[in-house]
Amino acid sequence: MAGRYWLLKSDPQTFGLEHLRRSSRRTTMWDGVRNYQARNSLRDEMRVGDGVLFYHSQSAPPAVVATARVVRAGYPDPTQFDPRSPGYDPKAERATPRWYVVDIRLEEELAHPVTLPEIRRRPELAQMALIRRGRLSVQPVTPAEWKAVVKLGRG
DNA sequence: GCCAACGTTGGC
DNA sequence: GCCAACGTTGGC
Repeated sequence: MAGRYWLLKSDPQTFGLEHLRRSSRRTTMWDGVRNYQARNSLRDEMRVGDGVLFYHSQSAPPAVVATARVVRAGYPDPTQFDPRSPGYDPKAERATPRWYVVDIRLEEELAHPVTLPEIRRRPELAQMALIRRGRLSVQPVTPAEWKAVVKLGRG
């Protein structure tokens, strides 16, 4: 089956492209997601090899800045069990983890970040979950949307 | 910093 | 199960 595509949002002040670039093997554990719909995607749907659009939220302007690859499929988010972590969830049990992560590896930094205003403006992108669904930090992307965003980003 | 949209919590 | 109160996300 063909790989699927996703968009992952991140506030660059917390973890942005620069952090990902500097990470060992340019790979990071995508932790801290605390929304059930996003959790379900991480746990049940994302597969090794899936494409990821890396999106900077809370920036001016918000934009897709890079592509990445899923290199490890869903596994329990260790931060939910760590009382010292901001991701700590006292209701999470090890036998029945509540929150999940995947690992992603940076693939291509886009020469021309694809901004939110541009995505809104393009008819072929205006139906993206990013526009329609508002806040959701892990969301599906169609193959056509992926292709169009990457093409714009390469300039 | 403001605030709209949305998700979660908890009283009933 | 409903829904008001509350907290968070995220664009501007």
